[in-house]
Amino acid sequence: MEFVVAAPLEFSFDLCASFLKRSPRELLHRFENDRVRKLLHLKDRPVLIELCESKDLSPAQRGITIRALNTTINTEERAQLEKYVREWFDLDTDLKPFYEKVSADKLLGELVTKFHGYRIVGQPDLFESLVWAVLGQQINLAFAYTLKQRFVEQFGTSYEFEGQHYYAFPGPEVVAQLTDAELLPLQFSRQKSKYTVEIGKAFAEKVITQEALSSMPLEAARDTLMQIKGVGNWTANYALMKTFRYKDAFPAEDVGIHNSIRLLKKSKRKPTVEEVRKLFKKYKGWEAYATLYLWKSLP
DNA sequence: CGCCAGGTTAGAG
DNA sequence: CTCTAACATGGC
Repeated sequence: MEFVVAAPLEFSFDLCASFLKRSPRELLHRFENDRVRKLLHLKDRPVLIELCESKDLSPAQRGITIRALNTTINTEERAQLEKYVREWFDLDTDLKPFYEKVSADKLLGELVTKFHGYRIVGQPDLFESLVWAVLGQQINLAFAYTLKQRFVEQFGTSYEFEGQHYYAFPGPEVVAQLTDAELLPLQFSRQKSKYTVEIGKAFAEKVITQEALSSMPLEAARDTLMQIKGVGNWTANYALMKTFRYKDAFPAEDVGIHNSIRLLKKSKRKPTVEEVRKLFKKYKGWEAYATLYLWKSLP
């Protein structure tokens, strides 16, 4: 059972795949050759999907081929899978206006040519976005992936298929019950432990729901998220960019953005947050994508 | 060894 | 309102 999800011309499967391949410790998807496998739960039923680029079809069929490996799926589930994949790779955003806007830009002009078709690979689940952002606060990415690997192995759900284990992120009801005694041994700091559980509680008690936030403007959604202890401006904007794809979300405090600008401008020092905000005014409406391409420029 | 890392908070001035 | 220490430890 397989079908194709159409993708626009401004989409590069390879570039998005390179993002997904950036850590060997990532458990939430797995590559087999050039195919990505990911475990999903449709109405609590585990469905293992495999995606690959649809290359050798007619241009109208250009896109991503989806296959369900462990089960057959009905029409409704097929529609859900298509929706998931369209969201995951942000296929519904038209990048042409962004490319036109920055084609002659000093910082982004070359980057958007070099990485044409690169899109924000998202995290369709808001809770997962937030926890992952907290894990990445103030530490290097390699270590953040180590923490996430331990966290998912211990508290997530797993599913075995053809001798391989596939994992899904733990739900808020599980995370809300965790304690320092369980998280500190994974080398969470007390702070990360507290923030992670706070987020779990906010979602488990439905103080925050993905559905309620999905209809809000960026500022309202950001302010709602920032009421959770541990979620600051960087974390909120990161999650909103990855989950809801607000094109104007951007984590201005991000050290990756700062380093990228410093390197591209061959400057000795990193810009301040205020300087970044000023610089980003010319990307208005496309801050999330400006951020993505700056990240991509980093070594 | 030293510096930095996909930040946030509480508390002081 | 702005500034700072504390958080904690891996990676290079």
